[in-house]
Amino acid sequence: MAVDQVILAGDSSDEELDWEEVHVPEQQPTYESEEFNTPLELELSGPAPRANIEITLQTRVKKDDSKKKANAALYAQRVARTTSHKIHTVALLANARVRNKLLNDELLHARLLSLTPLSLQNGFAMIHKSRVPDQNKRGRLFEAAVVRLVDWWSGTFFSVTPTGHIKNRTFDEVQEEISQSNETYDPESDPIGSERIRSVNSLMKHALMQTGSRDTSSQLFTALCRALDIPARLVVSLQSVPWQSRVRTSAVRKTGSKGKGKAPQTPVEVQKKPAANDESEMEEVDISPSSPKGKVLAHRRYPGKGKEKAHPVVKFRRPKSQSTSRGGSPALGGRSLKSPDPTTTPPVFWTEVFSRADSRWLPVDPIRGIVNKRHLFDPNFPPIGSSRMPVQQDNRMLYVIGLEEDGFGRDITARYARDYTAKVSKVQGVGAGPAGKRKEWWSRVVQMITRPYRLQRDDLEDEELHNHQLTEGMPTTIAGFKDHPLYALARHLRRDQVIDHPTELGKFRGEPVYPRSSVISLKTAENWMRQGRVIRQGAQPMKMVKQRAVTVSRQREMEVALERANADGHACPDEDVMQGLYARSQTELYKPGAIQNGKIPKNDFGNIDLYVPSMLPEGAVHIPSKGAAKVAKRLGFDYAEAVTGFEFKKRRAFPVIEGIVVAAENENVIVDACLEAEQDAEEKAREKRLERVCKRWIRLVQGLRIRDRLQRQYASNVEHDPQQQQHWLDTQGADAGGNEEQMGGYLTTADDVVEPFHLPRGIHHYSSSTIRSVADGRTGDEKGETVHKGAISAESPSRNLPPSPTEDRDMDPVEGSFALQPSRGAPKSMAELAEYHAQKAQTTVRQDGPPFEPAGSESRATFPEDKKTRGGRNSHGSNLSTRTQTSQATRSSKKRARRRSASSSDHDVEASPPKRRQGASVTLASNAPPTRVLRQRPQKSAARIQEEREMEEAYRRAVKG
DNA sequence: TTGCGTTAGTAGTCTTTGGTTTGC
DNA sequence: CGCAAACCTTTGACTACTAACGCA
Repeated sequence: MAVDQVILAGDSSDEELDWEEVHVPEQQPTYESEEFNTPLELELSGPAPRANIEITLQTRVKKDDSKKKANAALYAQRVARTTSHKIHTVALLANARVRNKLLNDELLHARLLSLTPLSLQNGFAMIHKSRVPDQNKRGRLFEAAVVRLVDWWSGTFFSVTPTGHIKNRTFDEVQEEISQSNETYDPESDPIGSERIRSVNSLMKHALMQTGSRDTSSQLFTALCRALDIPARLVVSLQSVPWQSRVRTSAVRKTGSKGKGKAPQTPVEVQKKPAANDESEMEEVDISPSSPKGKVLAHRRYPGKGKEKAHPVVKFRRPKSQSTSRGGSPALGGRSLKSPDPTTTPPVFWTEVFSRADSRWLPVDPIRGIVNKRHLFDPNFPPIGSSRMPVQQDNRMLYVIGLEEDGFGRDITARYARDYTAKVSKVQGVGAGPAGKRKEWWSRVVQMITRPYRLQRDDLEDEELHNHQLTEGMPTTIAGFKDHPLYALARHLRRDQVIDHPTELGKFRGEPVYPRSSVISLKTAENWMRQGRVIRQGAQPMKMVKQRAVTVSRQREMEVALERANADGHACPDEDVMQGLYARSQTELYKPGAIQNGKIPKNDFGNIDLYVPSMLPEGAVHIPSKGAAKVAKRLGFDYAEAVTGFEFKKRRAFPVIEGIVVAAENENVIVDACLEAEQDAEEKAREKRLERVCKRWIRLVQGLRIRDRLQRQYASNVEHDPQQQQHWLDTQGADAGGNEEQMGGYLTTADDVVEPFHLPRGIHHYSSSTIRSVADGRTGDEKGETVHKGAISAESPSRNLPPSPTEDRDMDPVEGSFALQPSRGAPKSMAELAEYHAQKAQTTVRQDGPPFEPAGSESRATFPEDKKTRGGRNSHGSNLSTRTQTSQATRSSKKRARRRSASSSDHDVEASPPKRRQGASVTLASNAPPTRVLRQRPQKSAARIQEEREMEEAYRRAVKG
């Protein structure tokens, strides 16, 4: 029983609390479990006072976890929905564009023209400036001609089938369909039942047969208009899947039935469809004769705007039981119950013809025979004589695009959508946040189909659409007032907004409606100061709001204020600190006092606020140089650091300081001094670098000397005499491979002794070439090893890197020898590229082992290499050289591999030239891992070898002396 | 039945001037 | 000596949006 531990037993899967075993002091007080209102349970497992107790904590119901999961699932769903919406929208738009292109087909035009009565065609030809000088009259004539054409088309020529057109479906419906059609997926069967237009031939077929879906009707009509030389747009209202989870439709109701949705119905391609293959409760019986001509006769247009037009199909109601017994999906079946007549309801495709006389686009609905009545295209618009909104589930007007003959399109939703500003524009997205992103996305989509240049008619149209919005009238819902460009309600005002001069425009459900222009934004005095403005004397705040405490200091400030108020007794303990907001009209430009005697005014923090240029005091100048403060201080001038803004992190505001403010008379002196100081610093840095470089040289040469001495002294097993060695050394550069065994044995001895003299780190990047030229071949292993350590140490913070080796490059004497091999850039011509490949091939042949890239360090930096090749090499570390000793190579191969993979992931595109990277990676990128042997430099001439040898000797002498 | 208003929950924005110690 | 970096601590208010629900 004498357990010294309290075992806290919790559900191990509890994420919030991390339980551990704890030692409890002897005098553990005992608690009644009632004292805890947390779900903590104490089980007294021993005699009272000295009880060693066991505490059992019952984890709270894992609500959070499941909630989290549910939320995550919701989020995933939302993402899926929005993505589907976007993809679908774009796909539908693409589809419309393809159709639009088909409509330009000349043969189609010719066929349509041949089917059009000459009188109608002549109706358009008559309208010409020369014949009808009056512009307005021309406009009227044009419209009349269009009306005649449309009447003929909708009434006589083209018969619309009740199905086959594009319909809007909700996300759930589509999901259901997909899940059902997955089982027996047949690409040829079309679950949507839409008409198939594969090419312009299909369109021509429909034209000749004078029948098709209403979409086809509109498309063909558009083609006819173009054939008649009328600029015509194919207008499409994209019926994409809504992204909302729940669009109110009866179809959402799930009944678990596994109906198959609508049967595929392509009334033309399947010429004589069975009459009853529609799953809807309407049985459709095609009574039209099979010949198109007969059809035409059968459908005579009734007078009265085509609303109560005769129908090619007579519908009989089918008994309900039959429908369900056939397994029709109630979801879809329920929808198609009220499946609207496609010949009387607003279409998805229609036409706009351009009236040249009026410079205006006229909407034309060739299905219902409507001309120039833009309101009749919105499925939400109440039909004439009915106050009740029609229910149109399968047509949602959200994006309306007009596609012109040249393939470009314009967003003309505003022309057709009722309550565009109040509703549709909001659905399309406004402001920031998710909806803002949606808007951004949509404008990007529209941008893609927008003509790169503007026509005059575009400007006119924009103006027209804008006017439509202005004359749209007041919204009919409260939500419609939100962010409305013209109207505002007090309830939607933001914290910092106020209605300035209340001119009530009217009432909406008892709430006064104000013009949007009366809404003004306010700011706190501090925020106005940030704009370089101050509150005018005596101005009273227009609104009091609770003060925000965003920073720690602000919070403290607030607490202090609250305490003081409490102490004074004129505030309730829980009353908030209030803060006044002011309008811009209550402020004036901040004018700091002029400078006197070169003294700069400073604020409480010892600096000067300079959020905007106007805040600079008269007689002062801003020197936005970083080191200026030091200089001014040294010279003894009065100055103030200029605060131009703030950075905010960790609940704390950090002033952004940009240079200093000084009196104008001191400007020149300080600027000069600054420049001088800058130059000084530069000079110093240069000297320092020089010094560093010299030191490295000294170390290198000394190391080489020691090595040389040691080799002479101890490498008795070498057959070569020094003279031979030298010769070997010189030729080694050209002779890449071979001699491995021999050299390995030779070198190992020496390297073991020389080991402590690692080359200084930063030099390695040149070392591959430097050493090559100075002592190539002598240091087989050591070079590989050292270089690698250098490269690795670039990552390791414990090693002390010389500052930025790339900086040194230009100063480094090493550069001299480095420059012996002209650094190569990326191939600039085909010839160069060919050369590169030739060299690559050459070196690869020379190599035994895995294929190498040809490069010396330079080319490796500039020629992107194949990643696969690289990866293959990594594991063996064979990029060092074929002569690299495996033992040493493997020692660092892991690190190397890690580093390599990291760096290769940086620039993953093989075709792009490697970028210079920061810090350690620069080392790797610009100077490339050392490959000693395989370099593509030109063969050294004898003179060059001589020159290099002399240089080396010179250095040796210099070091000796 | 359906559209609207409300509400809950969440994500994102706005905010806007340390003090001290340690190491170089 | 002077400067720079690290460490400390965890917290709003408000708005916009979405989904869900209730009401008429």
